[in-house]
Amino acid sequence: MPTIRDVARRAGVAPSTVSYALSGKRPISEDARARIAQAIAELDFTPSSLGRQLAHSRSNMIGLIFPVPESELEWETLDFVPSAADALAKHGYGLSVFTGPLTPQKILNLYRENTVDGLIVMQITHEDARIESIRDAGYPLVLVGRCANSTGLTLVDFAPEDGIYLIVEHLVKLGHTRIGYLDMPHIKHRQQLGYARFVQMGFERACAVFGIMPSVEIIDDSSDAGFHAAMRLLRREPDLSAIISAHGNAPSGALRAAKLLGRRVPEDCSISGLVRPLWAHWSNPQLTSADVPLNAMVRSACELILRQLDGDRTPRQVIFPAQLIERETTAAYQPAPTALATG
Amino acid sequence: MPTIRDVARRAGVAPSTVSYALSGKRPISEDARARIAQAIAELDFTPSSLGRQLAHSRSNMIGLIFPVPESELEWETLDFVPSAADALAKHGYGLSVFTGPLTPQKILNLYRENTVDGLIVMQITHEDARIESIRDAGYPLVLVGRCANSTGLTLVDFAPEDGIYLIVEHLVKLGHTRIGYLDMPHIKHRQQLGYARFVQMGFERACAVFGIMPSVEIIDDSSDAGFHAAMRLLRREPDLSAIISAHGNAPSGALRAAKLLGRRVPEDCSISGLVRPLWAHWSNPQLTSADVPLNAMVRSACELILRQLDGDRTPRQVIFPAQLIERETTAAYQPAPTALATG
DNA sequence: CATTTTGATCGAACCGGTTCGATTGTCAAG
DNA sequence: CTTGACAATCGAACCGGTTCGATCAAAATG
Repeated sequence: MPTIRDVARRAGVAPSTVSYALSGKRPISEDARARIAQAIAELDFTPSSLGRQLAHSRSNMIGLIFPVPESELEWETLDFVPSAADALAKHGYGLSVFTGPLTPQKILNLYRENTVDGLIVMQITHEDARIESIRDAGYPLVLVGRCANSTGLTLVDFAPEDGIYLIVEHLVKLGHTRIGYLDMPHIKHRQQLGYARFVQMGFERACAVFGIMPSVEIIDDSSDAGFHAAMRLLRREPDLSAIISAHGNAPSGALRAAKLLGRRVPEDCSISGLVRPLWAHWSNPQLTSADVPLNAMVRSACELILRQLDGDRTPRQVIFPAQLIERETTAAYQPAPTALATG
Repeated sequence: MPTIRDVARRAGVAPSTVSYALSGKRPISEDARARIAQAIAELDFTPSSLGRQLAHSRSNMIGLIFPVPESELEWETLDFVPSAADALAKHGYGLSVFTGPLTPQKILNLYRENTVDGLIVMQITHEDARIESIRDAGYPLVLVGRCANSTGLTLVDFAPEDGIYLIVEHLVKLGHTRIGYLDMPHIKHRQQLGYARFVQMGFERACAVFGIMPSVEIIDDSSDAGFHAAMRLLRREPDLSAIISAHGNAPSGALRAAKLLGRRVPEDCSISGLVRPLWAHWSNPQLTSADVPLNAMVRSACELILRQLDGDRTPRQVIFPAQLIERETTAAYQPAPTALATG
């Protein structure tokens, strides 16, 4: 592989001249420029990014950190990965993905070893040790999600508390009063996932405002997430007219449970939740949902990290508003005209 | 940030001694080792990966190339990304993702600039210009998919031709003879996607063997993929008793179409296709499908690229067998007892 | 006791670009 | 004719590890 010195020799100039010709940071005569161009062409020279990176102490890489899920069926829809790669590539940055859990020390080392210039961290927990150490060190960082003390941090999030509120409001307006709630698995609460906390808040507020006494059932950690919980719930309380959840996969499970127990959706039972648009769309019937705009959030995170790398360290916090999309799984409450089969 | 020279000075040794102490490639006295360890601790030194990379002319990065889809709703389930990252991280490699389309020249430059040590390329077309140039240059490469001339190439694939065959066979055994087929969008054929070709072959063979005269409808390139095609098909030929497709999202669309037209699935209409397990599982009802084991394939690709980087350049080709998983969307054919509503 | 081996360490070159300061040549202003 | 300004270029140092060959002392060998 030819180096910049080979090019210089062939063009009869100094290596630095070649470098300046390529970067344009100093004026180069037309003559020299031509000879260098020819030498580059003849040698088929491509500057090594490693050399440049070392000289600049920059890797031109952004890291994206998200943890591996507990079970295979819990995988998120990861369309935000190519989305981010695309957004960053347009600005000359590459995207490295890291699956967790990474210790704070390991994350710090990613910066210190120049493995990455900046990080986008997902799945933020309420008290996130990872974040504290990076913030203190002052490295470029964007959070996707919120944590307890976000002073001075740049982050992107959406408002799950509003999302769940909108869902409850929507159902109440449709006349539903007996609403079942599939709560997050214990593990999510134990992990203090920011998301879980905000949902909890929003749900409690909605229940208070609309005077709802929800029937709660906890989703277990198994792969079939919401299905079993929905089964338990509908068996226990056959007069529920709606089931909701903030757990991404739970509404699909609820759909199957309802069907198995002979409830038509949405005629006999409305179902909704906080779900990614893709899931909601491909679900059958399509889910009325508060969409989680993860894709847009990550794109926004990319812009924010690039801004930081351009030197603008002003902390920015972007919160996407919650939005309810009515699709096919919710309908006005109607009292059961006759006893229903309950499986 | 302290360098290895800082550590050396503080420990009173030469930089090379520190390097050897860290790598263990030469014996170091207990005394020196202790002083170096202390200096490292005191300075909080972390060796820069950039320096090491330059010295080795290796980036310890594997690139994963997959193209951006045409529409937002065509995104694949990308669970293989963290899966690959995880597999590579265990061996000290990072994962960089690139979304296409990258020109052959750009891909070659990824190697030449030492941006990556090896590449895993997905979405292989039949005549893939990208592959030819990399093969000729002899860089570490693993394909996920097959192309026209795979001599000397290392690749991972599964057998979609067997998958579609198994589906047809399954339906024929259930008594179905009037089978509808949602063919790939023109664009897939035009792109000569290897996958599309193999499916075509397998489907034609199955039809020949079982004497099936399929009713074909082409999926358009819109976001709702199979839905509209299935609608057209079922309206045109109301006596179809089964619909299949090799397009990942089409069976979901067919499910919705069937429902909209008043067909019960699977009682009135069986539906199946080549689908990723995740989709099949979360579909409602769950899809009987020939599973596309993309996750396992990519993991296998990771192992193969690591093997190449360890120096074993023997070409290897791993083909995962097709496997039919019976779930809830296929059932024995039963003649319509009465005229059905056809929407 | 002379000689070879072995262990531990150093110094310098190297990987491949980048960048600062200095040098040379040219032209215009004084 | 001198001085200053500016364009073009060079050389060397640098980024931060790695590695080869050489060195030197201590231990093993004859």
